Amino acid sequence: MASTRERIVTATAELFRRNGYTGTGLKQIVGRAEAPFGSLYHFFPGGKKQLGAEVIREAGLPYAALFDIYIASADDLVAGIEQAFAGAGETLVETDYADACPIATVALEVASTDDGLRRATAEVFEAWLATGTEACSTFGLSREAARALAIATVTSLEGAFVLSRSLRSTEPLDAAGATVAARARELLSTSAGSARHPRG
Amino acid sequence: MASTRERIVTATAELFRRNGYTGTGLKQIVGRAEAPFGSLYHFFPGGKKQLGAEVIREAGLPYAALFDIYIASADDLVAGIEQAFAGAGETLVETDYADACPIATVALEVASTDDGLRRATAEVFEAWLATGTEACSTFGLSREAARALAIATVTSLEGAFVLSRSLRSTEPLDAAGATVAARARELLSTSAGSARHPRG
DNA sequence: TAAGTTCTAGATAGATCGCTCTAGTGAGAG
DNA sequence: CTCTCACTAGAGCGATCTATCTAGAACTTA
Repeated sequence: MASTRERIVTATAELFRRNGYTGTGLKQIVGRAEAPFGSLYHFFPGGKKQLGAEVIREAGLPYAALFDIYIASADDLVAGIEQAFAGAGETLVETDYADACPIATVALEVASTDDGLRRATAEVFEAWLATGTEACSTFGLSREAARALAIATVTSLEGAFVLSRSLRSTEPLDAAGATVAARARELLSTSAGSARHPRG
Repeated sequence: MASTRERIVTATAELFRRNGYTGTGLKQIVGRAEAPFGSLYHFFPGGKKQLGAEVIREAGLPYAALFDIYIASADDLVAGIEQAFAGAGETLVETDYADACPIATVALEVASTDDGLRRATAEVFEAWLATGTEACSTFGLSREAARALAIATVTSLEGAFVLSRSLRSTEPLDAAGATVAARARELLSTSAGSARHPRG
């Protein structure tokens, strides 16, 4: 069994993802984590805010690896993007439209209400964009084009999650994937650099 | 002064937009609306859920008109899309990154927790997509292409709002606008139909 | 005027919120 | 063995949550 601290973080991340920050209670967290209430304030003396900030970072940062899995290691940039959106759609359906972005709900909740938590979400998004820019720039795109495409990928995924979860349909995710793919083709065609994988 | 019911709806919409559903208390609502607590349950006997559902619809549906303003009445589809994203960015900056989508935060909060409220958000998004599809199809796009572009517009806006509010920057909104514009050009170029505005 | 309806007004209930507090447990160090 | 300290355990605090309740004001209609 994982350590108490780990169980608290994991349980909080799961509850934040589904119920958001204000929708998640501390009693609910320790209940799901099977942890004593006192342990929560032992590990997170700053209370809910400290726990929230650490969960945002610990749950969010690992998702940057998806850029490596889907984009950086793909033979074709456009195909990699399409597979990323398809994979997101599969996860969404498998979890009954519950597990999408780990921090999006919290990010919107705290954007105008708590600057400390907002900064935590901003750090995660910036980390994703940095990894995404790196992944995209290996295909011969300029730094600016790679960052633009990374932003397009993340924003389209986030927005598609909003609509797909609300409509309970992967149609928004499909349309968003096609849109980012179009942008990738456009940026590749105007790129002066050579594609990394013109032929394996 | 607006009617008590109207003041309650307006105040709730403003609070939902910034603080979300669970982050908004009924006392807070009647306080801002300058309405007696009893009136809230007089007009909304179903309590917070009924109020929430009606606010989602009443606050969300009018935004469909933005498709008419920015897209349907534009001379050029791509330019209209770019102006829509630029306008969203201006609003965001003017309101200190607070006023973005009126229902996005609530939509994510309730997607997996309350099916009645989820359906209310789904109705609003579908209404937007219907208006958006109508607006895009006047430029000679097929029904499928017009709907794909409408979805791309809404999802990109929603996702860009998430990142822009978190990062406190319009960069995501700019990149998202360029992405949807690229998709519009692609769909227009492969469209068999004739553009509505090839020349005034 | 009288009766009836709509809306205002807010006290209050019962549950839950984040958080603090004290007490106890258990493993490793000296 | 004893001391120490990290951790467990949960009762309970004041505040706030949604919701209910009664009472009265204001307006409409007979």
